[in-house]
Amino acid sequence: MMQANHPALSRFLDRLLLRSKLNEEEQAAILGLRGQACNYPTHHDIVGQGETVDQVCLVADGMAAQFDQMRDGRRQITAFFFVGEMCDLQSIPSPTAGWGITSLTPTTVLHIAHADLLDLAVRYPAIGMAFWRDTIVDASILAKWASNIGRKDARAGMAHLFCEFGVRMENLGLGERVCFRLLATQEQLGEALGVTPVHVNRSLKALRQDYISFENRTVRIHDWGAFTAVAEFDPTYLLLKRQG
Amino acid sequence: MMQANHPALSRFLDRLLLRSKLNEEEQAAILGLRGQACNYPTHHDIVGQGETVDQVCLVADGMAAQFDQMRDGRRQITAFFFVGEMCDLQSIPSPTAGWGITSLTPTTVLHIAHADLLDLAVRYPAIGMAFWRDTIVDASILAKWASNIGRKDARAGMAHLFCEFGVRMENLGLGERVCFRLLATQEQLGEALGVTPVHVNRSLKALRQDYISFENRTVRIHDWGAFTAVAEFDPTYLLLKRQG
DNA sequence: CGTCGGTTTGACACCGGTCAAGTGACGTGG
DNA sequence: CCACGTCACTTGACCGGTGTCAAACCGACG
Repeated sequence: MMQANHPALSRFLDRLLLRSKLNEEEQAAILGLRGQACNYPTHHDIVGQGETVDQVCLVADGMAAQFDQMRDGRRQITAFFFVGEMCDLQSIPSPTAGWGITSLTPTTVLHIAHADLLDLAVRYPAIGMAFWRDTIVDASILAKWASNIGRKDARAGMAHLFCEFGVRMENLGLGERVCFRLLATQEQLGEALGVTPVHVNRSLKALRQDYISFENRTVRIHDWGAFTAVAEFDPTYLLLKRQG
Repeated sequence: MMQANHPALSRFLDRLLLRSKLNEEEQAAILGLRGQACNYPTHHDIVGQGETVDQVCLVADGMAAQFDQMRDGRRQITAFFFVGEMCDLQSIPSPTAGWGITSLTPTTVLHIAHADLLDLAVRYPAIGMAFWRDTIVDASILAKWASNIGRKDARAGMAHLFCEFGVRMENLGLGERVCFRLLATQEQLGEALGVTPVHVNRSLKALRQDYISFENRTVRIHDWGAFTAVAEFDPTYLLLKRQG
C-alpha cells in the first residue's frame, strides 16, 4: 500500500536536518512523500548487484547493508544502514549501481519512486543539495572504512566500527554512543571488516577483556575515551556539523 | 593568475560527458570557469586532513590522491585522480572533509572557487546533477576498492587496480587499457591496497611472470581477458553508461 | 663520481585464514 | 514436554600470506 507520512520519513528528515538546513515548506514536502512499505526476511537481497532501479530504499525497521560479492560467493559489506537511513539515494542520478543491498535482519523498507524525489530536488534546490550531501556522508564513511580494513588490525578496526555505530545510532535516536543494540552477526561484522567470522570472534574476545561488554546483542563501551583511543576514532568524517 | 578556458577544463568536461548529457550552453558555461593554476612538488599535501576549503582541485597535470592518515603516519589512499579529474567536488555541499589531498608526482592543479561552481549548479540543474553524479562515481570506485582490500589477496587486488587504471585512462584519453604510463611508486600502490611496499614488489613480480610487463613506468597487459579474470574485474562500477 | 629515492631480494616472525569440534539458544514437531 | 534441527557463537591446532628488518642494487641527477 502506498502511504504518505510514514514514520520512517520523519526519521529520515531528522537525519537530513543533522547536516542540512531546510525550511518548513521543504520539510513538509519530504514528510509528504509517498512510499510502499515492504517486509523482507534476514539475508534477502533487496537490490541485486548491478541491477537498475527506479526507486530508493528507506530503512523503516531492521538493518540493511550495501555489499559487493566475489565470484566465490564471499562478500564485502561497504555500508550499513540503520532505521531512518536511505540505502541508495545515489541511484537518483545514477540508477545502475555496481553493488547490491541486502537485509541483515528481518527488515521493513519504504520504497520511494525516483520520479517523486527528483521532482523535490528540482523544485527545492535546498533539498537537492541535502540529498547530495547525504550521499557524501556515505562516501566519507566508506573512505574511513577503507583505512579501517587496509591499515588497522582486526581489533582496532572492530573498535572503530563500534565507535561509529554508537555515534550514528545516538544521532538517529536509536541508543547512546556507549550503549546500543547491535543485531548484526559476527559473520556480518567480518564481511564488513574483511576478516573471517572466526577472527571476528577472537577480536571481540580481546575487546571484551579490556573495553566493552557485548551480551544480549547489546554493546556497552565502558570508557569512551580509552575506546576511541584504541580505535583511533575521530568523528570529523561523519560530517555532523550542519553545513547548509 | 586566474584564467578561463584552461585546457584541463576541456578534459574535465569530457569526463562529465562520459556519463551526463549537457547542452551547448551548459558545456560553454563549464569551459568558461575561471581557475588558478598552481604547481606542487611530489608528496605535497594540497589539502590537509580535516581542513575546510572554499575551492576545488582539478588535476591539470600529474597525479593526485585522497588519503586518510593514521596517528603513526601510515596512510591509506582512498582515491587516485588523473588529469581531467576533480579531487573534491564533494566539498561544494560539504566543505569540511575527513581526508586530505596529496600530490603523488609533480602536479599542476587548477583551483576553482566553490561559489562559481555552486552558481553553475543552481543556474543549470543538469550541471548540478552531473556534479552529483561525478561524486557518485568516486564513491562507487571506493566501494569496489574496499572489497579489493578486504577480500582479495595482494596479487588480485593489484591486478584489479591496474584494470581500473587502464579503463579510466583510456576514457580520459591518457592511454590504452592494455598499455598506459603509471607514475605511482610501489609505496603509493601499497598505500592504496593496504599492503607494505615490500609486498607490492613481490606481487608485481608474480604478475610480471604471467600477465604484464612494467618497465619505464609503463604498464602493458598482455592478455586483457586473462588479466581481468585474475582480477575479477567487471567495469560496471565505473558507471560508464551515459545516465542523464 | 657520489648521493638519493626507488626497487629488489632474503630471512624470519606473526596476524589472520582454514579446518574441525563442540557449545548453547531457539523454534518446530512428535 | 521433550527430541531434534538449525543457526550462531566459541575454541584449539595448524598453516600461509603478509609484515618486518636488513642489505644490496639501480638509475637519475648534480
